[in-house]
Amino acid sequence: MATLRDVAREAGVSVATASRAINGHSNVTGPTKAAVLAAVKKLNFVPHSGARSLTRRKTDTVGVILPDLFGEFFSEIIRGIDLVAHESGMHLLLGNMHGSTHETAAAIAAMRGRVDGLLVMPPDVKPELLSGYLDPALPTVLLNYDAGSLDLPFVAVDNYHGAYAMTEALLARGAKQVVHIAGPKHNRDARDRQRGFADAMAKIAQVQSPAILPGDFSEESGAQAARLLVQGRLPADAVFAANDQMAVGLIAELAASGMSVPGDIMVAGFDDIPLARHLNPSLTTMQVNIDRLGSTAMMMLLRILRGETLAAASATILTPTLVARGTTGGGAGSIMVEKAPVLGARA
Amino acid sequence: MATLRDVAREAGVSVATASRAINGHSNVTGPTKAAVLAAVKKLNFVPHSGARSLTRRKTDTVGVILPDLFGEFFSEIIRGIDLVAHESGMHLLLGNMHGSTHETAAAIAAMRGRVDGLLVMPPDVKPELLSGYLDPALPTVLLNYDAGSLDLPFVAVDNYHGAYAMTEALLARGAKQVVHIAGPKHNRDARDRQRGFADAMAKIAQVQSPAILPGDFSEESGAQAARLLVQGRLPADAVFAANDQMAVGLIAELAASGMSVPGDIMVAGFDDIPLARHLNPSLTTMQVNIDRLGSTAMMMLLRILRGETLAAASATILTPTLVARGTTGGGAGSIMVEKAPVLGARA
DNA sequence: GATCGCAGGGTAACCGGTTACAATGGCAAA
DNA sequence: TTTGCCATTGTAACCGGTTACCCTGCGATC
Repeated sequence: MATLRDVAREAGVSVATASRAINGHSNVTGPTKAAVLAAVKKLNFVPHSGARSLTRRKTDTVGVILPDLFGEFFSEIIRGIDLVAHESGMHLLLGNMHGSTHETAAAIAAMRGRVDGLLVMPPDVKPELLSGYLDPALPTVLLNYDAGSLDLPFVAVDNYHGAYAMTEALLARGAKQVVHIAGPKHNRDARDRQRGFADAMAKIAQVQSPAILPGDFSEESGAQAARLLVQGRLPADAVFAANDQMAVGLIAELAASGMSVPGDIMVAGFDDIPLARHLNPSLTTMQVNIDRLGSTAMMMLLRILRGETLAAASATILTPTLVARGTTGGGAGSIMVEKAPVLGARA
Repeated sequence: MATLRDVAREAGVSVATASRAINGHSNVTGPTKAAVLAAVKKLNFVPHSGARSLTRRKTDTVGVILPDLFGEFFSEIIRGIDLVAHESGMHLLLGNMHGSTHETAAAIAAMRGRVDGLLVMPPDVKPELLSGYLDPALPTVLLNYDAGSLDLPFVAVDNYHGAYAMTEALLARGAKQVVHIAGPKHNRDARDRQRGFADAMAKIAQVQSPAILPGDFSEESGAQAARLLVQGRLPADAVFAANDQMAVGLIAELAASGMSVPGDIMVAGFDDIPLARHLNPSLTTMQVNIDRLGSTAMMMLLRILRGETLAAASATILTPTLVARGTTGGGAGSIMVEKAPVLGARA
């Protein structure tokens, strides 16, 4: 492995000159620079990033710390981040807080000294716990999380207004009795969606205590809700599930019980997972541009790293958009073949 | 940011002793070690990884270079890798070869000096091109790719036998005229699947030139194939698509044309994407344990890094398993609610 | 012709760890 | 009491870049 000394010797110059030539400083003559670059190519020299980060006090790397994520949510976030990072010559160091608080602390600590900044998506644990682990000297942007009392910039999805809009749309479609299937109680997204639903019901339909069934974002909890509805204990002509997964489970169970969607009952979800458009009937849902969550956060971090004094606790709120499909009567009964993202190089 | 010198001063010892205490060397007395660790905690000291990698000549980081990937394939691979890496205290540096050969070279070069080893999943470009960019001194494991002439260890999916088995199953179900929808011509997975199909047809059904329609792994190309079939130009009672995406497009188009699946025609795919089990009828396909692709490769790399002289060009072949569902008459006509992975913390 | 200014380039001191080698001191053996 | 050995600890030289500072030599100026 060639070092800068090797390159300097090969080019017949000093290490200082070699370093300057390589980094494009102005005080090097054309011929000298050419000789150095020739030596670089000849020796296949690549600067040792560790040594470099020692003196320059930066690593050109940002740490990305995510909770346990599955499916496309994970890949889309990374894609969004990578897109921006790549343009700026930044590298991504991946860290996973495997649920536990202890792991979170470890993941953050492990990043110290390796990265110039951090993108952190906190799990559902009490978020204030994070403040103890985060290094105030390390620029950090929070993902999908309202920093609240923490004085940090963040990017989040406007779950509240998304849920409000969806509820409003269901009512506009003529629904009289809308039931909400909630997500996990400790989940911030879930709580915001529930609030949006409840407020819309109160303001628009003058219903002060709308029906809310418990759920945990799993298909099974959607199916359970369906069983309650089928038993007729709860009159409903529309169901707004806090996420698409539950809507999927709900619809399957309703179909198994002979109920027609949207004929007997309308259904709506949240997230617009890829499966949503392929259901039969296709699922009305709120679309969240997940990759933008990542790219926006990365852009904010870059601005901070460049020294722009991004107002502390500045935030970007991404608004989800409503996609009306079959389960609210908006689409055809057959499988809809909308334009779906191709799977790429992968078979 | 505290340095080792600070810690040493705080604990009243030399930097050597501090370093030894922190790294758990044996030749440090209990009290001394305790004093150092107390100082570490007090100063919130975290060793600078750059400085460390300078002397230790290792970074505890592995580079992961993937092509442009979408959806769960990407996340499952990373999940598999992370699982193993995490156990061994390794970090993951992400790199994306955005398609072009130039980007690939850049991605690999950027990793030099930052990582102890490399996991590379080559895109569809001529794989031998890689050999010029890879550093022979850097342990490298190839993902989902038969190293062929390159003398590198790799992990791959047995596409050939998977396709062979699927074709065999279709024939066993009574199909007489099986049509294959191929993937991109330059794609290795696609070619292997096509070979498996052709060989099975030749050996089992004594059909020497089975019908093969062109495709590119996209839904649309599946739909196009369906149109050809509906026009009746090509008699067929079963279709084996080279991937699930195409099968999805195919089924949608067949349904739109009033053809019944599996009544009029059976359909099978490959990959077992999450959508497969939710189709109506659900899709028969070959299941590939994508996360195992990642974890296996990472384990191989770790063994190499530990100095085990893994036989050069050693390989692990992962065998996909057949999942019989509705589109080959194996399941019910309604949406099947199999156990699907929960979306995790994500809404 | 002597002085000055400045551009090009060299020397060496860093950055923050690790570790070879040297030094110290305590205790047992002679 | 002296010597020797071993366990601990300290000193300083690295690892491979970057850059402050100094030196050289040139043409321009007086």
